[in-house]
Amino acid sequence: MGRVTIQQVAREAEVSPSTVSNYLNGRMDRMVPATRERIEKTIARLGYRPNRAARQLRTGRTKTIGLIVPSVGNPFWGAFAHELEVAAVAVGCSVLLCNSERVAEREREYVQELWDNGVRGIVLCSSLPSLDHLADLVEQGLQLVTFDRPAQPNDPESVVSISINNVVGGYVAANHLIELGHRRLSFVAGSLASVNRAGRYRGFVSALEAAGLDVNDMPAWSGREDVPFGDVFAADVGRRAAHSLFSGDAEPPTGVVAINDMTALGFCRGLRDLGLTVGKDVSVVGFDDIVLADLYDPPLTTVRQPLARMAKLAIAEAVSHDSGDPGEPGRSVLLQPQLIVRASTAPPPARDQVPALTVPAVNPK
Amino acid sequence: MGRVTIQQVAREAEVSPSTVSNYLNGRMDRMVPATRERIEKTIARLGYRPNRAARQLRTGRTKTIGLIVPSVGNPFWGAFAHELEVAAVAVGCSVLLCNSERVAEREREYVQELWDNGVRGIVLCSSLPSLDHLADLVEQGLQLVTFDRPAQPNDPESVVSISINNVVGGYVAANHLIELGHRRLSFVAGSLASVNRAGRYRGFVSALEAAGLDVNDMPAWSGREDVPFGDVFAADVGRRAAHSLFSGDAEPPTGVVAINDMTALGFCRGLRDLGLTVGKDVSVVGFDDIVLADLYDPPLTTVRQPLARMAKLAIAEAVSHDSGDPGEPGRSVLLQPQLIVRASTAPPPARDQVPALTVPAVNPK
DNA sequence: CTGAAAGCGCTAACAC
DNA sequence: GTGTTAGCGCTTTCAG
Repeated sequence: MGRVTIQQVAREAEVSPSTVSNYLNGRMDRMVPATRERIEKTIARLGYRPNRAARQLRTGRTKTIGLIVPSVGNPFWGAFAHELEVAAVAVGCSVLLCNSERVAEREREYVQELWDNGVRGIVLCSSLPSLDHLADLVEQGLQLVTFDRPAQPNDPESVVSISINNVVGGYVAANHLIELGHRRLSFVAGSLASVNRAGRYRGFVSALEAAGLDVNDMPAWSGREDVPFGDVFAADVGRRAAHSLFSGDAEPPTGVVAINDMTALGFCRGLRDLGLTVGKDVSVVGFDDIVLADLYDPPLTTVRQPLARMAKLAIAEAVSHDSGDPGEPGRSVLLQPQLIVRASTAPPPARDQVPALTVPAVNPK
Repeated sequence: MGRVTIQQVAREAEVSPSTVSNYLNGRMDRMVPATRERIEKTIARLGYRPNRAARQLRTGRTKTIGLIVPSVGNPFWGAFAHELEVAAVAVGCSVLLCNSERVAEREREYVQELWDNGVRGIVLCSSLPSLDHLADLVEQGLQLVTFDRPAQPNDPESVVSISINNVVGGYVAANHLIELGHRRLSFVAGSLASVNRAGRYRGFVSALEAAGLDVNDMPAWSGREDVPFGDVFAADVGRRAAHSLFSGDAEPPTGVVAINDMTALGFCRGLRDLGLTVGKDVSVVGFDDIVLADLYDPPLTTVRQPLARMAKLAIAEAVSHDSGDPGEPGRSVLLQPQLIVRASTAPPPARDQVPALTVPAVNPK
């Protein structure tokens, strides 16, 4: 029951604890091969494993990376958590996972707790506009990597951001619908109170503008702000939006861009509740390309995020100051999203057809 | 940058470190209110936070619970991880998450690592038939809670299991199809090399037997064993199974029970590839009731696991030996699954109709 | 090349 | 009620 300590190993191998320590830390040049071999054998025989707490207490360092996501219950975050863990293992780290539910207070609490646990690098999937509530920790040496939230002007110096260009994402989604001939488009999202969400919306608006359309003429969903800001509810948001947009007096949209795939899937479900057919009566574009997007009926057209690559980058940044590499601080890595066209989008129904229109191939500012 | 220590707090508050320690550990009866208040204020003023590593090194205890799932990329495990985290927070713990990919070696490695990290309780979602590879850790005091894997005869004494009755689950799924009039049923799964999967299959078989059907007469999918045993591939398994079952010479089933919802969804996708309609040409029952089951088109009939309740029970067991409560060891908590009927199941197509048959309302042994 | 010794920050006896 | 003290297991100078 009593665990093996470095002292016991030292005694059994007839060396001093410090030599064993040197062995453990790869300083092989400080001992003759014979000693090394003796230590190796003893460790194996006793089944010795170093005590993390003691090591951490002594060095202040850990091989653990913190990950804070809104909720792993959401398949997108689940997939990201998985990719991040794979990337972490590849560099010899483990991952401590927390669900913030997008509540600033919980987020702050978890960052603190991770910090107390000796975690030096945290990947934060928060998208809250401000990082003020974490500034003091960052000052104390916390390496913060924000995911899916481009760097903001007031962010602390050393914060690194990994995200896709959400503006481009919103743009290509809307533009795809416009190219198919849609002219009445809606953007469906719960709250827009996050940096990435706002970006997607801006891209949506620019695409409309580029096609000479005015976002104010578009059918809008008024219930947007009533909805709780949590990913568990994302599907529900979509479903309610569908009900609301297609049962009022106003003319409903023929094409819809949803803030993410879960919302898009909920929206499709809502359309079905009303007897409408996705990809025929209404076109729907999602965002993220979760596994289920391709499985759905109809398979969902969506904007893909290169998750595995993003996870690898995030880990590299999170451990960067361990490897002595200071890195230029304040970087914001912006990857390109990719439109994946599937069957949930098609030209609008005949009565809504408009003469083909050449959309200028501009990018959003 | 230098963090505040208990010594500094003691000095500033003009008490001894041990008094501060007593305060931190809730032993308020050992100091006069005035002292207590002084300590309280000093801690707040200095922003002191106890160092976890030091505390752990001293006490050997942690407030961290380990969770090992096959893959959080799978929505079912994502949802469970989320529920478990909620339950852990409720008792003041945090969760360290690992993805085993159902590889025994990785599982063993992670359990070791968690143990090294001072984690005393681990919730293991493994379903590997044997726990031998962990026996020594358990002997050393590791509190192991297996989830979705009923206790097996050779398990170490103190292991507690939380799971649904998978045999009943498989039974009600198959029985539902039989009651609808189906007589050609298939069971679709990747590998069956896990306790819970085998249980579901046994339930499926008993339901057939209870209805006077022979499982050997049923259309079977031969590719079963070729498929990698990982949840990422679950949907793919389903899709391939559909292609295989419905394009061979043998007469295909009219009703299918899938090992889980992801596989069921993949199966539905495969049917669609072949131009078949789920809930009309073929009935499909899933397992788990992930969020997407209800969102799908058609909404999926499935067997629900009471996740939140299971998570709470798992946490209670994982921390049980902390609270001094030894608990009776070797327990196996078996909850009842619940059949959720939706639109993916219906009576078989006319040409496959059989005269109504009264199914005896027996339970599987 | 190897060993002795001094803590990292905290807790828990045991004195006072 | 409060303070003194001795480590928890490890790393890391600094001597030999």
